[in-house]
Formats: sequence, C-alpha cells, structure tokens
Amino acid sequence: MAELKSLSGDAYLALSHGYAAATAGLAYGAARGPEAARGYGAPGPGGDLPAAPAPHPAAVAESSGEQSGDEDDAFEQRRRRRRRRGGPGGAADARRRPREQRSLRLSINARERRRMHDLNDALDGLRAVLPYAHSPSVRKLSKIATLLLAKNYILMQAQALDEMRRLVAYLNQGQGLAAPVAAAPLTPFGQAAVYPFSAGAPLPCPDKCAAFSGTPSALCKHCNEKP
DNA sequence: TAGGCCATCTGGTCCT
DNA sequence: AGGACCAGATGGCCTA
Repeated sequence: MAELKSLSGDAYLALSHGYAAATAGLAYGAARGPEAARGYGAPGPGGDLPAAPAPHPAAVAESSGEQSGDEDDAFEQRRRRRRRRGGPGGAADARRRPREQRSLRLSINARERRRMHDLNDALDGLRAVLPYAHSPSVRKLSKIATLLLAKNYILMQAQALDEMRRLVAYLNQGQGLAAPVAAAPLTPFGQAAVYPFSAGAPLPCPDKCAAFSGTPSALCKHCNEKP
C-alpha cells in the first residue's frame, strides 16, 4: 500500500495543485464493490437493526449455532481458545443459563454493530466534506485514507489561513512578508501560530510529523525513509 | 494468489 | 449491572 504511506505530509499539503490527482490515488477506482454487494438491508443476527448490513456468513453460522465441516472445526478451535482464557465456554460460564447468556451476547453484538455503524456514518460525513473527487467513478476513500486526508486538509487550511493573515498584516502595515514571529497572528485559541512549514524553508518531514503529533508517523513514507 | 480493506463477533477493561 | 470502547480474530470481497 505504497500510495497510502505516501499520503502523510507533503502529498496532501500540495492540495493547491494536483489535489484531485493525489486523492485519486487513494480512491479505489470504480464503484465500491463490497458496500454495494453487501448492502445495508438485511438485519443482523440480533434482528433489531433494520438498517444493519448483511452479517458475516461465518459469524452468522457461529451466532446461530449452524456449524458444519470446516466451520465446525474453526468453531471448536475458537471455543477451546476461549476456554484456555477463561472466557465463555469455561467452567464458570457453564453455570450460567445458556439461553440467558446467549441473549446477552446477542444484545452486546447488536450494540457493538450499532456503534460501528455510527462510526462509519461519521466517517461518511467526514468524506462528504473532504474535497476529494466525489464522482461515482471514483471509489470511496478507505477509513485510514479518510483520516489522513482530513488531517492534512486541516493542516493545509491552517497554513493558508496563516499566510492570509500575514498578507493582511503586510498590506495593513507595509511590512515584509518575512515578518518575524512576533508579528505572527494569534490562532483562534489565543496562542501564537506555530506552523512549522508556513515560514522559511520547509522542515524535514519527521520534524513536521513530530511537531504535530509528537512522534514521527508510521504511515508517513518520509518518516520511514532510511537516512 | 497475495495483500488491502472491511464487517462482524468476542472478551477484556473502564466508566456510570 | 449495563453500556461504551477497544483490540484481536476471522473470513469475505476486490484488485493488482
């Protein structure tokens, strides 16, 4: 996934030119298959989610107790693992009424499913406001790509805002664009803007990543480059 | 076929 | 006790 690793840092900060091209590399191409194929109509095993996606077949088999052949072996393996960890299936668990336990498990599963759907809805909302190619011929951004794109888009906007303020200050005061930091405007949070690449020579990527996240990004190709 | 991405289940942990 | 959150495991789908 080379293109994904190259997302961080400069790639998305060069949004003013070739933004669409940069994001096109992120998108999946033609209409997203899995989402369309899976659909969001069939209720899950919990049966309480009208909008739930079609459940994973193996998961359904396990949830509904329909195992056979290889699936049966896999099911037994998982159960043995859980027993070793003291999870459900162990001696303590055997004391619990299976029906009650099953019902509890299903409700927990449904809740978790709902939570993940909410998370995906939020990601969809984020995708909707990100300026990447929205055409139907371009696949939806992956989750990680969405987050990285959003992060870099925010940084780019902050940089643009900072430069705009510098320009306004220059026009108002007749000072040079390379004004010292003391003339730097305040951020909306009341602190001096500290954009490491808005003035002077750009810093090496690891420095950028460290400046914004505290640590070099594992997903940034520059952070992973050999010196 | 390998790798990427995803949905789901599950058990653990923390919080209310 | 119940819910939210998280991470690991599993397996399906798709693309290069």
